[in-house]
Amino acid sequence: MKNQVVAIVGPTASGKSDYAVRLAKKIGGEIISCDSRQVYKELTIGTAKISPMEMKGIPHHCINLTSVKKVFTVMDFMKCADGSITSILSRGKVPILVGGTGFYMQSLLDGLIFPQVPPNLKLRRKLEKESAEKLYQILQKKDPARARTIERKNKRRLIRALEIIEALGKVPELGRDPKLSKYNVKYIGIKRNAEDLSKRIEQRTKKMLDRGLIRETKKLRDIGLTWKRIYELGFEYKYPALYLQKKISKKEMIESINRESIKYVRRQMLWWKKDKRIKWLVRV
RNA sequence: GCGUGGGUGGCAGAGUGGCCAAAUGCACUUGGCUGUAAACCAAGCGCCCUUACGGGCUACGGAGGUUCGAAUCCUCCCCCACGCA
Repeated sequence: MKNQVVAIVGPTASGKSDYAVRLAKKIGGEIISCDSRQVYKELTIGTAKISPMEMKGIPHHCINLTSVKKVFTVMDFMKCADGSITSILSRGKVPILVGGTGFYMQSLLDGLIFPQVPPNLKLRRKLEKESAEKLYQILQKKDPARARTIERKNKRRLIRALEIIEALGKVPELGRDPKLSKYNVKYIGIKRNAEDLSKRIEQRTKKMLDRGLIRETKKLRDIGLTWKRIYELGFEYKYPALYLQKKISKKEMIESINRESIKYVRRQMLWWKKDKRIKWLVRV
């Protein structure tokens, strides 16, 4: 089939990467990572980034694209992924998208239309100081339509909406462009039962620590990131960061990472739950 | 053994006569998300009935008591912490 691509989704620690490499070998594919953090060069251990060894010769795209000092967004991802797909197809190979960032995957494959307004850091900093209620009021006045659908207490969304308004006057209608979803996608979901998954998560956390997660976190601080920025890089960095500051014990750190992982799995599954296109494989 | 401070919902921790089924945080459950997405946000969270408004029952270490009314005051008891022996 023309423009055939495979998308492999599934929660963290389910064994997607592994599965993807095997599939790629079998069908002649190349892998595109759909992960919001593996794009950062400095994040390796905490993002469970696949190692060159584990790639087994299969090219992996959209990894190590930028530095944590910069902010990477969905748009950047879409650019990378779209370009990669095109080039993979042109070589007669099958693009295999793998990743846990459902939002990235959906944006790309369903062709979400984003208002063409890049982040405006100065404006964001200014709006950051206001309360959510205040921001909501402003939004309501400037763009009642968007105000109706937005999460009214979510400052991050409110700020983005106002940022768009600052540039365009109002938030354009949000939606999908069928022309942008130009691929024939086969969706495969990798699932595992709860006990199995939580066991794997614990092992994985342990492995991250053995490999030097704390050192990696420390390095982020050393190159000048604020603690706040480190926290936002995900709980695999947040809790080690708290540990480095002596705010929590090692034990608390480990427990927190495990707990947050499970919570994250829940959010991920929630994201895919309604998507009937996914064929779920339950692995043991 | 004397002294002082304490025992509150899964945990931490407010409350010190009515506005308390009990603040807040965490955990837990459910859900949301259009340029930071492993981020960010929301709702629920003693039990029972009710679509809802609402109502009923049981609860703040235990047992009694004072009061119209107690998690809050009094008495005794049981535990815990620190202090003095």
